[in-house]
Amino acid sequence: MEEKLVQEIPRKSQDLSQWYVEVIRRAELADYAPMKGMMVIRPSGYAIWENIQRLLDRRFKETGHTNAYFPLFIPESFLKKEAEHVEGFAPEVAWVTHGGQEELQERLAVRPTSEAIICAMYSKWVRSWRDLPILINQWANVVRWEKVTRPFLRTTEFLWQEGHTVHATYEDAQEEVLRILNIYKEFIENELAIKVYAGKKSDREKFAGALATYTVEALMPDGKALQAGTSHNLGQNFSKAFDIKFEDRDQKLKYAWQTSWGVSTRLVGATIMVHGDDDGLILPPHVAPYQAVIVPIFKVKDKETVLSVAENIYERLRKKFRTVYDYREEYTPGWKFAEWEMRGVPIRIEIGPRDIKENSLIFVRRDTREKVKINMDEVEEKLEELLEEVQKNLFQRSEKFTFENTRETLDYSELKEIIEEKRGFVISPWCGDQKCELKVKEETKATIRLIPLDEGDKIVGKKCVVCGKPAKHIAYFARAY
RNA sequence: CGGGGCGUGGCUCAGCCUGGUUAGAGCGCCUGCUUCGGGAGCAGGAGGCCGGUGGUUCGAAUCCACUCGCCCCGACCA
Repeated sequence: MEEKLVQEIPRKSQDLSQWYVEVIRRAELADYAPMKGMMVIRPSGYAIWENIQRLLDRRFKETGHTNAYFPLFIPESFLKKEAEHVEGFAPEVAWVTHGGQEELQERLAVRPTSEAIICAMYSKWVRSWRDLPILINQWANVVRWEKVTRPFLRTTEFLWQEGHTVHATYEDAQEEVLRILNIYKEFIENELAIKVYAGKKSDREKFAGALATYTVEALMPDGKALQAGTSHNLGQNFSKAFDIKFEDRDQKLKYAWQTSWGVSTRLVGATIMVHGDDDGLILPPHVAPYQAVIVPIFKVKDKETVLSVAENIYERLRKKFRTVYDYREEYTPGWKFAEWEMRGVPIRIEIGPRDIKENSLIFVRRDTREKVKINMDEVEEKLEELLEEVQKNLFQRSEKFTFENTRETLDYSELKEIIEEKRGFVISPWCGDQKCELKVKEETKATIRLIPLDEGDKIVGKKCVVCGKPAKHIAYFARAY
């Protein structure tokens, strides 16, 4: 049996990227569309995204945000208003030049992000300090003509949420940026069970047109970092470009302060990559399309009994959990075990004649494969408990891996050696000069993923790992996706 | 966008170098019967203009050119 599985899915430890694309196809999360770089998100993959949406949206609403929807197309002139912004996105914008047979007098960009169109609207909506803050989020698709694509991690079109807020002061905007950053971190850790580091981007890595970009970064099993979400303080760059002004309490006209922030279907990719194993997906219970699968086991003579008990359990569980009941008779239990494991269902519930005799059933965890006998009267409570345990265990694994692959050094040759041989994050002091940042990139392919927010006195007396001048920051270096 | 690899039933691949009548295998799929506590067995069956276009040739999956797509490695990004 072991042999057979290996034939079907490449080992994760051996070839992560092959494993990744193969598991996505076999678990039917996504399929390649006939256009380059585009994919179809199939029901199993979309269900994960829907759970992400639901759990995140709840957090946005709790912090006062509301959803809205802005147009897919952005007139070229709008996109050009903020200089850095256009420059940053120019290479990857898809253009609409015709409507039917007629050539448009002005090209329309298919949104790569919506700052331009949203800010254009905000300039009409903002007049007084009483109009602020504006706290709007939109769930949308965006298009970026990427050269290299990978399912979920980087596709030409992807789904995301983008928050766009307007505030009266820098402080309010900054508070919002950090509030969202914390929501992202908490969400990814608690719901996706992925350890992330939160921090600030270096100027080189920040969003085109932003004052500052904040990020959450996760570590993938191959030791490469993945940017999991970003929160930007746009300052007044866009309000000046789009003329978003308000009259303040002091009766003076002021440019507004803005933020924008987003996470995308890339999170689905991260979840797949971080938790899976050689036998397929392992999905965190909070976002798994199915949290439990019921597999009845019977010989011909006990068929009736087993099926009726199993169905009864299913009816009970489905009220509270995302449950699937696999009553198919054309597959053997063993086949089903392997199949649902590959699809990453966190808990399998086996119900057979032996269990029924004892008024019990068997729970099997996907993450540890541990089997537990459960009294049938307490299935709901036990399932709830076990799902939480799996959820917690997955996070602990991710956290352990991330910590084990986060190393500090003051020595540049050691930094290079770690990046080359062990990968992961390397924490080192940095003088803040782009030259040093670039040198590291050229020599190691590692970039500054983030600068932690609580540097405090950690840099006191430290010298830049590259040039030896006094350090201004602590930087997390890593190769990245 | 540069370098490398690969496109043959749903999947994994053989055949191609050295063109030649009906293009193969395993798995999967369909039907039937027997099975069922870790990917069951037997019997029968369906399914492929060999990624596309053009060329060479009496004849192309096979040779040539172009093109499209996918994967990997590098320069840019949620």
